[in-house]
Amino acid sequence: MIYSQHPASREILKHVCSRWGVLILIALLHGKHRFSELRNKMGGVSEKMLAQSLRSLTEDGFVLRVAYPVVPPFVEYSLTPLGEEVAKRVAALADWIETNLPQVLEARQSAEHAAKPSDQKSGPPPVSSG
Amino acid sequence: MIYSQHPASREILKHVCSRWGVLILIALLHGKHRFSELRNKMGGVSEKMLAQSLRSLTEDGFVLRVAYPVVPPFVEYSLTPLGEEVAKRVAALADWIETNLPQVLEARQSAEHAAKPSDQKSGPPPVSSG
DNA sequence: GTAAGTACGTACAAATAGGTAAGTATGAAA
DNA sequence: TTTCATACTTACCTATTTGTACGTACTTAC
Repeated sequence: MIYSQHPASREILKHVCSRWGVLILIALLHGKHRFSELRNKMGGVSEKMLAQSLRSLTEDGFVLRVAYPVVPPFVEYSLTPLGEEVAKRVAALADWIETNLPQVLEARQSAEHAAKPSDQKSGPPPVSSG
Repeated sequence: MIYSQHPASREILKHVCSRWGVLILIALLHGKHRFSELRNKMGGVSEKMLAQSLRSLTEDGFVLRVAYPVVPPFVEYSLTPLGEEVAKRVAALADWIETNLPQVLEARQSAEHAAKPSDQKSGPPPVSSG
């Protein structure tokens, strides 16, 4: 069907499939989180990347940002209805990968000593003459 | 639950969510393709990236590569059973994004003149004292 | 005055993804 | 001999992404 379609589609896919985008969506599937909670929960995010990913997802309408006028700052992030939909699909993909990780690892093992792209399979050629 | 788990999970997710990985998987959901067919179908892929993405997916056990010993070369790519599973989930995500593209675009419009991260919402603070 | 705590922004550097153009191997066709 | 076609590989370069480190605003605690 669609092999590229709207360039915006790729952009959105990038946001939700990005290194931290996936983690944010999955985390928010479990309920609202504040900035620091997300930062602590997801090991290894820099504040810069967390803020940036959060902003993309918010602009795409997937995440709702609510800031309270207190000090020190208190900001809550949650999924919008639209965001829940994508998050579920992203989570489904991520979960599948995790579940089937052993099979992929096994496939990689086999690939190590298997036929390389330069090798060729013996068998009948699909075309005899042009 | 899992916010990073195995580093290999992220790697696999990268492969299937990469710019060309998605397109390859979706294309192969419609049946086997040879290298040049994929290149022509997906506008804008460089041969380098196509080969590289194909190799990653093949190593992960998602794509089956069959090369016939003819000249000029004839190589067919198809999905393995494992590959069909991921492909379906990736396609589900991609399709959803495409379908809901108008809503995302609308959300972005609203975001343009909406509250910026520095703005704050008026309302009761969730905490009064530590 | 200084430090702490929170949610960011920003400048700079490093890493990675991606593109371009060319080369390789092979045998048939011209 | 040169050309063509296919499925790649390689070298080189650019663009995008991500990380590091520091700065900011504001108020309470010391």
